Amino acid sequence: MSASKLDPIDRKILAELQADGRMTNVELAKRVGISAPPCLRRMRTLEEAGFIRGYHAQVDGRELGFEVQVFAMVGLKSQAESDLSAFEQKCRSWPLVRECHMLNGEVDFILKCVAPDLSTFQSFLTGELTAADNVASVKTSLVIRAAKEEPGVPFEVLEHRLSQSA
Amino acid sequence: MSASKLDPIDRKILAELQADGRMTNVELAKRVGISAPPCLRRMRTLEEAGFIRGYHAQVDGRELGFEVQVFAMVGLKSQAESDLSAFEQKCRSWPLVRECHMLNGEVDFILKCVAPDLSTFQSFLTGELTAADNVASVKTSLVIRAAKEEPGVPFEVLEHRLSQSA
DNA sequence: AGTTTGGCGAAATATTATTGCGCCCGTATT
DNA sequence: AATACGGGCGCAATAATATTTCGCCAAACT
Repeated sequence: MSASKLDPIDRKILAELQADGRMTNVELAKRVGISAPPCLRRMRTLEEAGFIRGYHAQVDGRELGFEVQVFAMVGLKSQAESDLSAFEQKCRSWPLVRECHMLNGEVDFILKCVAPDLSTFQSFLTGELTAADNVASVKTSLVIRAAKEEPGVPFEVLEHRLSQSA
Repeated sequence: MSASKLDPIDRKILAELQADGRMTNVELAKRVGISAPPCLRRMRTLEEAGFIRGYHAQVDGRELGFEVQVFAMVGLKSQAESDLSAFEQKCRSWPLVRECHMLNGEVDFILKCVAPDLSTFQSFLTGELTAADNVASVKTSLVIRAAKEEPGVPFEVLEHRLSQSA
């Protein structure tokens, strides 16, 4: 099932669930303009087709004591696929690393990290990250504040695009 | 209400809902070891206290045709607070910008952007971002692939920490 | 010891989710 | 053009969940 098979109702469902992942199916059905049973069927289909990867509560890290958020730019010594994979695997095993993206350009990876405090992060940085095999360079930047945090898809753009190509 | 007021059950609730935001309250209650009514009360309390900022379906952007993901490092000409705020406001108004973080160091902001294709991103980059008032420099890096995407809180670290300080 | 406070959980009720099924519409077939 | 599918909708019935109500227990106060 590809994106082209989605009709406007499917996209509305995705948009609504992205905005409120705990919305009841009844409410969702009302909003997208169909009755509950077909709405639930569509939802399940979208989940199984992989358009919806999961549902998550957005937990406030700072409230929970994770005061420090850091972006780390990592360069490796070797960019052989096996070495890249090995590094990615390490990242998956580090709890403080929440995101790991491979980039083009001079920097090989960008990591988004969290930590309860600076010293925890520092010891991770020097003891784990910088010390890891194949890591050539690490540049870090502390997050001062987040002005926008809306991971996901800009459905407005998607709809606009589709109306153009029609 | 501060983090210190959370007991192990509250933290378990947060951890479970972060992992599966659509879990039923009945299932959640079973997992955290209390009955449904108090579980629901705790959940509401955690929401109202801001520990839970919201619930979101994780929608697969690539499946929906957003093939391009980019990190943009932005430097401004002026770092006066009013200028910083103005830039943040612009970011909030740009649908292609999904995240905007203010950083310390030489780069002022890092943006995570998405786009349906490279040319859409390019025109945003040249027509909007680089062209915006007060923007001095923009460096972009395409995301080749994402190795880890688990925004949120590493509860394992939190629990470990609390058991230490006990 | 009596009282207040906070939180639990059984039970009742209100909502939701889910299933089963017949209907309608667009398309293919003869 | 008439007939048979196939897909998807929604009503109606049933199963699960959510939510409220209320009495009980235990720890903290006085």
